[in-house]
Amino acid sequence: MPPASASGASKRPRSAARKRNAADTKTRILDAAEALFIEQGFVATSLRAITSRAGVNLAAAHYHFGSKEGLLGAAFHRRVEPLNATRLEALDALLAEGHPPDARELMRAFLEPLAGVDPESPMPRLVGRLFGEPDAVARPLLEREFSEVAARFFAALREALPDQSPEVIRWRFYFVVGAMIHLLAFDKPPVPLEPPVDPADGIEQLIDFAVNGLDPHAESVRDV
Amino acid sequence: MPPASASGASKRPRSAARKRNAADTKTRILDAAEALFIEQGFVATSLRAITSRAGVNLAAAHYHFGSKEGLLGAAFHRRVEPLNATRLEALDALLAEGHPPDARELMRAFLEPLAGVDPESPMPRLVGRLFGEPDAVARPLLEREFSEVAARFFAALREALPDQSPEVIRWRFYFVVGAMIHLLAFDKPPVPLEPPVDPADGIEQLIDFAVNGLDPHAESVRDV
DNA sequence: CTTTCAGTCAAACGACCGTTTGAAAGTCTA
DNA sequence: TAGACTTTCAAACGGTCGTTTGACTGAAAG
Repeated sequence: MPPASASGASKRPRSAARKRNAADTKTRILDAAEALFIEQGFVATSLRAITSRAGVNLAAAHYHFGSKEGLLGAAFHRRVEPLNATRLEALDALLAEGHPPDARELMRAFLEPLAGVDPESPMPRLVGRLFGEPDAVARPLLEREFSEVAARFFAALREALPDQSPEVIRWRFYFVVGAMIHLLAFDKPPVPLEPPVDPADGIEQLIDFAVNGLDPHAESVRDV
Repeated sequence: MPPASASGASKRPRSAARKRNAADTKTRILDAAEALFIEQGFVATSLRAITSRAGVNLAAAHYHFGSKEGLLGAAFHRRVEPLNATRLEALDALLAEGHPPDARELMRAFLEPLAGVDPESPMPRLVGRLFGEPDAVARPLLEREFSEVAARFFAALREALPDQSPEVIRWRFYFVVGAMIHLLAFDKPPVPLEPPVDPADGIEQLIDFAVNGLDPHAESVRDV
């Protein structure tokens, strides 16, 4: 009987030597799946391509992850959990300062973790990719992984922008997310020709753009 | 011998009665393909589902469009061509006024055609959907259909915002496109919970957001 | 009427899909 | 060593895929 979809973190640590091979198999499958999902998308990627690239047997994917969707969920969760943790950590640090949060600091807490330490990290592109998948595939995952973080940042934005109506803040936060996804999903975006590609630079540009869009009359924009 | 991918507009008008049925078949295939591409995406939609919904034979899709990709190109082009025409018309009208264009008017010319006359039109969602498809499918189409319009609006934005560097304008226009795509692709976007859904309202909100993000110190924002 | 040909149709092509099976191999416990 | 597991493996399951074929239809052209 296969473990199918386990929580992943709290497995009984009965043995170390035995599990190492199995854990290695799981990791290799996740790595291959992630790379191919980013390159081709979820629907267009076959389990055979994944297991072939990982150098493991086809059935191992089902044994460890239960199904192709389970594999996507695991690959996505592996990258999103640290991202969410970093974001919420930064948000909590801002809120702990006592005074109402600043919109620019909020956007920095929300967007800067995407720049990441490793510019080769596939995490941002995996996140961006998922937003383009068919609704039946992507919707439950996005809801599960992001709803809490989105709700907390939205609440903080309402505090930071007391002069804006909640509806306007909701719209504009929604647009920021759209711009973010667009930045993450494309290496060489097709619409503006010859676009810049340095992801860290893009995040900085996006923070400026987001703050301007959210609160155009904050005169501190250029002085901070 | 099938016509495969014809230009569509300049066919020899030898007969009217005979072609009417063929044109009707093509339209029905395009309508069904469009609806299913929007619902499920390109890769996840089969030609059998399309022709079944259209009530035509499976082979008719290949006869009229050459391949599944050819069908996507035709369905996309059918919606994008009027959109591009409307956008360029509005842009030309602005440029014909003699003075340098205003950023808000440019964004209105660029975004307002998406609100459309018919709120039931599937065009915006088809455009939004294509941005999420795997690169090999979407990239050539987006390049072909949008590069000219993007270049012309970018050039006009440079005139409208002489104080901003071309790089910054390019980034911000890129973010506006991302927010636009995000708005078009989702009925009920998953990230900000309980989002507003009226598309016409969304476009107006997006224009405000875009103008703020592009040029935060334009004091005319609230007075126009 | 006969020819011509764009268009439609049922049927099949080979390939690939996600998933399942049952046996074999490996690893720890007693 | 014997037994009880977890993990791997080759092989196959039933289906669906995009595409092609060749016969057939019916209106225009001679």
